Amino acid sequence: MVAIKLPDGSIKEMENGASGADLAQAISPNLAKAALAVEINGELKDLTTPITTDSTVRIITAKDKEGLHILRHTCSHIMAQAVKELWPDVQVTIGPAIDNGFYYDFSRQEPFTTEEFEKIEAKMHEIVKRDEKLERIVMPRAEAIKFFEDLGEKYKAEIIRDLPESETISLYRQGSFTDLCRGPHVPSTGKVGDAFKLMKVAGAYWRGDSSKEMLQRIYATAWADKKDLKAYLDMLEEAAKRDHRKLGREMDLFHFEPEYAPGAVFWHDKGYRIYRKLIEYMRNRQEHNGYVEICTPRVMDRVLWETSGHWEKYGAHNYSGQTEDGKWFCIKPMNCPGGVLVYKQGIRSYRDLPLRMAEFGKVNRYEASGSLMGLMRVREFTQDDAHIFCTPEQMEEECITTLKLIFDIYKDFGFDNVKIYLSTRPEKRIGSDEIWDLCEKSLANALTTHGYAFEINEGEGAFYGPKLEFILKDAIGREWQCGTIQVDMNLPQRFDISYIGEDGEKHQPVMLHRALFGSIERFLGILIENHAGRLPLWLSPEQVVVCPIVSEFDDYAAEVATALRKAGLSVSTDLRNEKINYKVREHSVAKIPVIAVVGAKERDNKTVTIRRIGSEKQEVVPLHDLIKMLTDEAKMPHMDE
RNA sequence: GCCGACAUAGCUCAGUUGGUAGAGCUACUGAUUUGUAAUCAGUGGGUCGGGAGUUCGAGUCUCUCUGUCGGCACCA
Repeated sequence: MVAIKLPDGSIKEMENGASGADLAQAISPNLAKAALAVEINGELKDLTTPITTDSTVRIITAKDKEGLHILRHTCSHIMAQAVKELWPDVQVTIGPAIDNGFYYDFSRQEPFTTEEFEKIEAKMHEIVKRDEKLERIVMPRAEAIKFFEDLGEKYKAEIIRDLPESETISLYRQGSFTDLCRGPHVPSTGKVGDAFKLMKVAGAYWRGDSSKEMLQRIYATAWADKKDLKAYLDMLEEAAKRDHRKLGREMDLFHFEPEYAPGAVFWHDKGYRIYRKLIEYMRNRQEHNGYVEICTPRVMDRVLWETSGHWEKYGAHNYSGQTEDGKWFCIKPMNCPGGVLVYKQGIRSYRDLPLRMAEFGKVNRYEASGSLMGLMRVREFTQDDAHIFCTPEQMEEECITTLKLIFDIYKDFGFDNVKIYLSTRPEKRIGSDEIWDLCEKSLANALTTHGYAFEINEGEGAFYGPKLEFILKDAIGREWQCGTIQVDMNLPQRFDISYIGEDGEKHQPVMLHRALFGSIERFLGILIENHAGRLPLWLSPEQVVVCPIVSEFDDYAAEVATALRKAGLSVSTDLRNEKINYKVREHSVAKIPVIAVVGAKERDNKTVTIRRIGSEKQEVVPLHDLIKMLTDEAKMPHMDE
């Protein structure tokens, strides 16, 4: 017998070698039906795995996060099986579960079409109905390679060849289909149910390597039941309505000219007002946090980027050109050399450090055409950049101060959920390993000693130093890097910058690169999506629109508008000869935060009736109260510091 | 850049097997003076993304370029 400890703390005695399935059955028939897998001493296993020692065990169902993940993973095998049954010549590669579903990469001559999705889905439902058992098979390495080669599955054979010798090779068989897989899986295809849907087909490189062949990836979503599936599809539909590209047009914020300036923003009046507010906000916060602000040229000799190493790594992605006299200039792709040249003016003392030098720098990068995406990824953008020059001893504290500032700033914009990644040394890099060790360690240290949770992004650092990345999510869960803090001991060396220390000797400062919004353009895009266009009053480019019911009250409308404008609000009047319904609709669509309606009642009592965006409530407010209320609300955070 | 889809009026979209472009909203003009998400009528508005080809004839078929979208790769 073995003693099995259950999640509620109780102990259940089972026959030695009993499986998770047996256990679930012993607890309740309903649980046995719902069981998908089992967690034994913290490890996820197939339901059929025998339990041979006293253990802590949890039965996993589709209600558990892990259960859903396993269900999706099995569903990806079912999709691969369906494709193989329909087109035996297709080769399978990999098919993991991901957030909201799964994908599978296939190698196939003809592209998959969305018309074929129906066929594949139908076949998948058929396989689920067959309720085929999933059987785990452990195979010696050589035998497994031969097995897949005999099937003509060269990708699978390649994966096995590259697995470490110590790895157990396991295969999962369901009916006619066998796939290389670590597992675990649900016990039979019937357990997957019918709440899945094929979403889209896209290209993806074999092994994520752009020098290798392109495969076809089919993305699908899968859920515990139809209700969850529908909720997810509804969410996607809602998210599409928040797309900043669509809202940007509807709200008349910006546009693009694909013909003349692909990937560059034309800011319209209203969009540019938000843009300016972001800069104004950041400038204020920086001034109160010990920064100075500089402005450096946008076009400089390319030799600067040769010195920094950027030219070698990114040369092809720079906008550059030669002049008649043989000089070679480059539109700046980043601001660092400019900042360094300002630092190099005169002699710096340790007393000047830390020197926090900010610049709202417009930069241009010739990004790959396929990577452009609205405001999120553009070829010309504005960084709220700063370079902090400090002594090695000050480095950690500067990191923490900056980190705290970032979180504080994100909170002002309504982002409480910020992910931190620590990106470590990439393959292609400059500088010695000692320097990298030091920089990486101090970043990690700063985070752990101050209790910030973070994940490591192995090899994703900048070529001159490791970085912290701050990630915000957009409307449909895509993650975007916004802020970043980078520790750099390489560029100071390359540009040979120094300060005079207490000892009267020359020393090399450390350089922190940091951007908090990251790109003003991207941050604005995320803001639009996060608020579905309904920006808080202080960020709204147009805060109030005053609408008289009939032209008789135009004068009073103008009076109200003038009073609000005097108080510093941005106000317009809508004196058009239109019904109030029409005006309300139009200004609601345009996401104006406050619609103020005036008629006889209001004029006679010196009040206005306001309607807030997103609400149908009408509120009658005396004019002087309204002014106070709105000016308070429209105050930029931290303006009074 | 790579794979796939797409590109028709300012916006959203229709356009059957190839036979010379259509709707709604917007804009403009007029009427209407209206109490919280579209008042009525009239008038404008398009080298069907650019170029080449097939054809008696191309928005429709083929090629090519550009761009957009969905991914992948990239992201100083």
